[in-house]
Amino acid sequence: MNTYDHSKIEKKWQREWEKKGIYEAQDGSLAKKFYPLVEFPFPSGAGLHTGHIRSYTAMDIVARKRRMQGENVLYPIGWDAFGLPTENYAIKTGRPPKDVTKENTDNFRRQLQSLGLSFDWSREVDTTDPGYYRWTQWIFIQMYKKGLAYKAKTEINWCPKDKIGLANEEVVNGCCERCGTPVEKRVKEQWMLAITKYADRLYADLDKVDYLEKIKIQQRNWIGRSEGAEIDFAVKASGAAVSDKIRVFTTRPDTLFGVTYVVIAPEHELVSKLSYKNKSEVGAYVAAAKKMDDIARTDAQKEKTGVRLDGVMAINPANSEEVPIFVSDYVLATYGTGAVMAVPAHDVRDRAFATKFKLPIRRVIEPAFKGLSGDGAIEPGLPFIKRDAVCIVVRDPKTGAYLCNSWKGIHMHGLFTGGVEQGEDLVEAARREILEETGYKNLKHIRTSPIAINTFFYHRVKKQNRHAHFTFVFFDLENGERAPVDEKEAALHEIVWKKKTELKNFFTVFEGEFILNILDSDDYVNVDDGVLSDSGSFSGLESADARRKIAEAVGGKQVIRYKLRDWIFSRQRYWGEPIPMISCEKCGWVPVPEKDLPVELPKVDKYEPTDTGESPLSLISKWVETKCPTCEGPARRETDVMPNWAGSSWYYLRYIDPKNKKALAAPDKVAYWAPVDWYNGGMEHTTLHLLYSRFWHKFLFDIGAVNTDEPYMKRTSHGLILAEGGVKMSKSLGNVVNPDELVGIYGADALRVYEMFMGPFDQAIAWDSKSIIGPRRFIERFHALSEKSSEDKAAALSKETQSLLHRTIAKVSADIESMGFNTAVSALMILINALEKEAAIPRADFETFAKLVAPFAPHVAEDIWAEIGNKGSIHTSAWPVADASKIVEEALKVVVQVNGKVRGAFIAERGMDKDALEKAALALDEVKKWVGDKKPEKIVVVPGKLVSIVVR
RNA sequence: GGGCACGUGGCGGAAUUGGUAUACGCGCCGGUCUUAGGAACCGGUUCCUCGCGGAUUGAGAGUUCGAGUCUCUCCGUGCCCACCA
Repeated sequence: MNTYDHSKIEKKWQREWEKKGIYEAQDGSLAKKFYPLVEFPFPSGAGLHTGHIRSYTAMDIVARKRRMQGENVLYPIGWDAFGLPTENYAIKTGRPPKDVTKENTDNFRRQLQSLGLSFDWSREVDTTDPGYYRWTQWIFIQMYKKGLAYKAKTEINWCPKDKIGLANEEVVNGCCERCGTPVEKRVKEQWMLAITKYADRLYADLDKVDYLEKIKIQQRNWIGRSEGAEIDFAVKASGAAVSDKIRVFTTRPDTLFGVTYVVIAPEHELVSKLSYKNKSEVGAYVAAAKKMDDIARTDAQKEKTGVRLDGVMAINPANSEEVPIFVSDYVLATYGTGAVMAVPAHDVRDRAFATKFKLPIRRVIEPAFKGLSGDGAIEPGLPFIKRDAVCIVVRDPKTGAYLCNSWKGIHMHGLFTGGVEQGEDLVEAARREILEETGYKNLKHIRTSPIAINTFFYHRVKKQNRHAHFTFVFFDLENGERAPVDEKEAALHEIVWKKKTELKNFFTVFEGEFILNILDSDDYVNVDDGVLSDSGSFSGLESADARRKIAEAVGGKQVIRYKLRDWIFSRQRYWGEPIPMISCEKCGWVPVPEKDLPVELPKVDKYEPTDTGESPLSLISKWVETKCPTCEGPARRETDVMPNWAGSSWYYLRYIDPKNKKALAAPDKVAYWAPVDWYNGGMEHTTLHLLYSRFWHKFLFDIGAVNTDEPYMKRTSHGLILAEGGVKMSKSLGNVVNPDELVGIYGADALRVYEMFMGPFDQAIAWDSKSIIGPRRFIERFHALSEKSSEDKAAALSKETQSLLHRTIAKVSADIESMGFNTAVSALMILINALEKEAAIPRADFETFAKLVAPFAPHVAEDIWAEIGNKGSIHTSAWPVADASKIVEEALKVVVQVNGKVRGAFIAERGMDKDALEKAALALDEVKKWVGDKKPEKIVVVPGKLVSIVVR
């Protein structure tokens, strides 16, 4: 038996696997297919990152296990090779990007192969291969034909350093995602993809797929669906008749009666169309706003600015009231209609603006609270009895404490409240109530809050559903003088004085909890739904109901709006797929005929974008000048190229049929393999790549190119690997871990096991160079353990180890599926600790163990498999199945607690009932010691688990 | 400001449904073998206490026979989004 030398065995088995093609997926198989996918890498000059290894190894383990379970597995890999880093490198060195890419992919391939990943290398794809991007271009043309690709003059985010237009998604905090340079605005003709036309489906179909919940949430937020209404406000110029109108978008038509002004975006067309008096003032404001960059302008913290349009008024369609019109940059031209109705009472932004410009605030939604559970839970079916009431806040200015009320005998804490008779003065009613219930007689009225609330609850004594309408009245206590209190009242209430800081945890009733919002001022902005007030005939309705009714009454249109914007698809660069379009003076934009695809990237001398911001392709007149496919007249090629999200939007389909020259993939093969069963990748791709590729896939589904409407059935994500110390790994910090070095020192198997063992797969974790030795030792011990594998038929594991083996089979199988790789490795370590203590291990049991290790450490497992005399590969052997009958009931051990503390344990006999377990527990010496001669007050018996004894 | 995670030994972390907290690994301490060891192996290792015993999952409260796990409040950390009407 040799000692373990990873450098000898790893290369050897990698060659062997390659030769036999054991990881190749079988087309046309009848077996159940399994298509796991990892994000194909951008082959950078820096080489493979430890993060790639984490994700790729994880899915490799799943793929290997499924293969051993008899599934036909397609685990492919390729290169997402278009992209700026390569282009920038080419600019710096003058070397063709194609050559650089070749070098980098060769290096990546070598590195991936050195890790023993079970990719099907026969299906490798490369987005920069004309045979590949021919189909990327083809998809673009299909989109153009369906009207989804269009050219538009748009204000784009422009990175002055990279000389490139960026999609909104590529702008991070107002800076270029790649180089961090602040982004400028430029107007440019750009190709756009109408992803917004798919917004509803991209949103709704998330219900169909099995993505991690946080991924779904992020996508939903990004798409930003909101239901609302478009409502027209007529515009009245002073003296003149109604001429124009402002259309606003609102999600809250229920607040329409609370509108006190209207705001339009600086870019709104009415800014120039309307005739108002202060043109120059407004013009200056608009110009300043347009000059500001996005970061400054959209900073929510920034103080609100704006200008009123003098001499024009908007007419609220709900009540025909005239309200002023403002221009302000807090309204975005690109969302909704670029105009909002401002309701400062119920929107924090409108409130901030109104406060600054001293505009009126009109409250039309009263907060509402409903008893849903507990004592006050509303009794369905019973009508609500409405009562006006006051909630009385009495402060003792000497101590700063507030007068509170605890109901005697029940767990209910609040303030003193009381009913108000019709026509009764609120302040007088409040004084009367305090006097009756507490005896305090000298109160100084401070204020009565304009904010009233509604509470809905079940009144247990009166057996009624109640709707209390509370007004809050504030007093200061002038002195502690008290009148005698009626005995009946005194028996109900207990007077408590509470400090402000204690209030939050004290109150148990709605009006008490709410008071904290308005204790010091009435500035509270209620943005929640509630009950309408001061809204004409709609007063008294609930928000949800009122939204529909009010919108309808004023002729509003129900609309659904999205935050998602169309995708800017043009890049004025070289290293990307040429956009296959031709511009003809006569015919306009004409797509390149499909027979002429691909439009190949021509050779250029310089890779730099031109100073005008045009692609370097524009300098090659021989390439640019062409004939119109329609009229044969002179025409020019589009010189923009696609963004690097293009090739990755459909690559998973190309793996299915990578060499097909007639179609992006043959329909029968797509029918078998698609969709991807399980896609693992980074959270950073949730709103970009993942959304884009779902969009493309849905489009391909619509034109019949694929037969499913979602590309990925399941999506999981891995956590980042950070450098030692928890900071980001980066070349500039010099803390990058080099995989080649680790494979050299510890071996691929140890590196794989370490990356799986280091922590929970979905969480970020810092690299620790010391810890990798643990997995290395595990592998060495595993290698050494094969000596104990015995052919002797009489050899047997101890009962406990036998049981552990089968429990480990079950645990590892389940953990792999749930991505609990760290606990799976831990279970294998626990098992090896037990196996090492055995004198001999029956060969079958040893093989079972080896199979469990195989997906994690494929080389050493294969080596030992061969060493003990197997012919085929362990990776095509059958995955073990746990035998329940071999799992000894651990549950026989019963723990005994006395007053919640563990005081002993005993082994129960099979079939003991609760009484027997109780008796056995009480008979224990340790238990007797703690129970003494006291009589147990309560005994809880959980069969198979524990006995819990309570003594006082 | 909003959303989503999370907080357990010196460190990474474990703990199906509430049921023996600290598994597994690193590190550290002691030992064996060695000329030696930053190698390997064996043993120990949450904290306080000589011990009996007690304390402990960011802090505080609640529900429970029993809480790392459920509820509430607070503190702290990470990620994403951020004037989206």
